Amino acid sequence: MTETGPAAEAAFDALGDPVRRRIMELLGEGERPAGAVAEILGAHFGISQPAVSQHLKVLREAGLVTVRAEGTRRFYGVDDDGLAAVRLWLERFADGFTGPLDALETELARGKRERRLADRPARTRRRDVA
Amino acid sequence: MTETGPAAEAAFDALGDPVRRRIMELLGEGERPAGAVAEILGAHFGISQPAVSQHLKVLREAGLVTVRAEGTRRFYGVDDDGLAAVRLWLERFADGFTGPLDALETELARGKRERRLADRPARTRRRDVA
DNA sequence: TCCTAGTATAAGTAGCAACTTATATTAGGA
DNA sequence: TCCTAATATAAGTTGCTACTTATACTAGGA
Repeated sequence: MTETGPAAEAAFDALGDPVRRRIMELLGEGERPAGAVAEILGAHFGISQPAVSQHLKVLREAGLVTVRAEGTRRFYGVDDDGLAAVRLWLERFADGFTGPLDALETELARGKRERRLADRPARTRRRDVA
Repeated sequence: MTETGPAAEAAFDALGDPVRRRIMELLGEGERPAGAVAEILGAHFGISQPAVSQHLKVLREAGLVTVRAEGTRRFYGVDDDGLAAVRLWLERFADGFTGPLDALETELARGKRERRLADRPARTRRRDVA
């Protein structure tokens, strides 16, 4: 039912920016407070603290990072949910993959196939964008 | 000091656009001539043939699609190389990953800061920085 | 050869997103 | 309480990029 969906869209949109990818790489090494991220990224890309804060917001809303408050500090870390959405999207290109429904159905018992095909529209995928 | 990939950078940049993601999804179903892609994407997003052609160019240069000429037609298909670069980038977030990139970023976090701060113009576009 | 189909490139424009500086918020210490 | 540190938000600016229309290329058929 997760039609490889909105989560992957948001995640790819967010990861389309090199600064945000850098932030993800950094957080991949471990949790860090926003200030440390700003300092490192600022040094690397020459951007300000607000700029980094705005990037962190985008990553947050894309489900790619988590935040944990501690005093006035906010510790950011990688959120596996967003990354999982990306991996799921990539799976469609794996060998033998023919469509989102097929992938779902393969995981389910084969007997349930007809029933599912009967009570839902044939091509759910097409509704991505207007 | 090589990043996990310039290839991954280009691929993520390319996949940051929803139209190009849709093209990838379409090609994931099988090879198609540029005209068919343009027709389907045009119907879906309301964009012109040149627009789609430009998107295909970006995907090509990112190593995400392959082209095969046949007469005046050009058949596009998914290129696994670009996708592999994306998967490789994602692997760093797998449990217990420690790779070559970690070293680079650790160094960045430490000493290189002052030097970069010193010779960087105030209003630099972040894309000129490596 | 000329014409047409299929596709790519040229050139120009508009909108958005990634910045900027300035300020608001919030938690904790003196 | 006031001050400071840490971070987020506000408001404004600018350059990139995704579009547009027009045109150039290229292969094959009449």
